[in-house]
Amino acid sequence: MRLSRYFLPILRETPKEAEIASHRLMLRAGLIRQESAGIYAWLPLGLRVLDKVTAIIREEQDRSGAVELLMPTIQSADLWRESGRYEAYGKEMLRIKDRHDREMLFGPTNEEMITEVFRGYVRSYKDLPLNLYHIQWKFRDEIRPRFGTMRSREFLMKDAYSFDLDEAGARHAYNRMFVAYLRTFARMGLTSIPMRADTGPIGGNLSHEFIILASTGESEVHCDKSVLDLSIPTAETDFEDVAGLQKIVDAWTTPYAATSEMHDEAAFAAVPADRKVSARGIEVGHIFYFGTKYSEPMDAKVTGPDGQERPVHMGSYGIGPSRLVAAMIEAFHDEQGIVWPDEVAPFKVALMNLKVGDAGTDEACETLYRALTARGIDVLYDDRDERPGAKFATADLIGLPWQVLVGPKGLAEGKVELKRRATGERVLLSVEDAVLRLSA
RNA sequence: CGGGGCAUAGCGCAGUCUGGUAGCGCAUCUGCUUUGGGAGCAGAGGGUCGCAGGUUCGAAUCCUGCUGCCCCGACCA
Repeated sequence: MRLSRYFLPILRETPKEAEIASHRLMLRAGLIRQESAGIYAWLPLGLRVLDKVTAIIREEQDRSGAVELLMPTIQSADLWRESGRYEAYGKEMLRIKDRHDREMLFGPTNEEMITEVFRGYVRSYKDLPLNLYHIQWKFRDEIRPRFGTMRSREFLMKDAYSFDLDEAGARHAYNRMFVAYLRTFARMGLTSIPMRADTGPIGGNLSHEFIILASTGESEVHCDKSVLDLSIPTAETDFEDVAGLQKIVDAWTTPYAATSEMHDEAAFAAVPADRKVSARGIEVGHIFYFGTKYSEPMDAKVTGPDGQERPVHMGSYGIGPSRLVAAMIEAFHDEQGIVWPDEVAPFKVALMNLKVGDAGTDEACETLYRALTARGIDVLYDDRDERPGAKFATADLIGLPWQVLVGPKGLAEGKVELKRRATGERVLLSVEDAVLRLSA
């Protein structure tokens, strides 16, 4: 992509409403634009990051055995009356009426709807286990949205719903998601800690929040730091292996780790002092097992091997990609701007022509741009007629992992400069070697 | 929902107290010079001063009502 033809509205000054680093940088780097309180438009660069994040989430959901579908944002109030949540959910739910005065709502979550889909088709235990997920916009009319997309009213959510014949099956479904979540966040370069959590209005008795430690986090958390030394399950993990998955989950849930709502002072006191961590964290995922809470009132039943009909055991599993983008910036930024991990960077390379109009730099840049693009590498080519300083500042702000600096100074010796955004490390290479290095 | 604050050019702000017909920096456009860490000079464009009423010869400024946004708190898969 040529920057001169792209839409990258970066801001030189920080809008006054932005308090935390991620919000400030998302606005400055042209990732998002606020349209109302807690409601944001995703600009081209931000959308690319969001797409990278959801792509990783999809891969890991699919790997664990979940199946993607897509449900609507608008739901019928009647569906929510079946579960009893239409009255219970409160003002956080955006209630709307259509032209026929029918009561509708903008979905804050989809337990009711997925249960409705399930019961419409599934009759036998032979069709289980089943885990259906989608990635869809949600709306929760938060009392006070803040911190940009960290706590917005409209937000993107990956929500998965598992269906099993009994509790043992549901535990396995829960463990699948547990492991998938560990892998998902690790692939984004984040260290997530599963913590025993309150189940909130969704209900049930088994729940973990996946927390990223960050000083700007909204949750207060306590843990044994030995949890940080555990290794992430590999891509070869067998998700059908019930005992194997349970072993992984047991290992991760043995060290003390809890959010403030579930904090147990006595248990925490038993953790050796040098391993105690009390900090703030950002909740990026939350998994629940809630048994037959919805299947019972909504009549989602299957026939078991014994010929008996019984309500299915369910769980739900959420990740907030739009919040994750903000959380990643909290974790990966410096004075100059964002420092994207390779896996989620909107482009891999910032190609910078330091003297547009100079025959030598123009030609070298065109050669690099074509060669890298031909190799399937995402390149943002800064071909604007700007001074070098402005280009450096832009590149550092948007935080692409690699910068290729092409100027008369280097070309005099037949070299371009390759700079790693994260470390500031620079090497001089020929055009050909730069292409090879970036293709590796 | 309680408490506090803000609303003037794309962004950041001054002007409001003490009423006289709107200004600064950055950004944008044009020209010349410049070109390895957000350039310099010269010129130009851009505003229903959040909205609606009211007071006044005259309102960004005073009065009333409303709306939007931000911060603190409580709340929150």
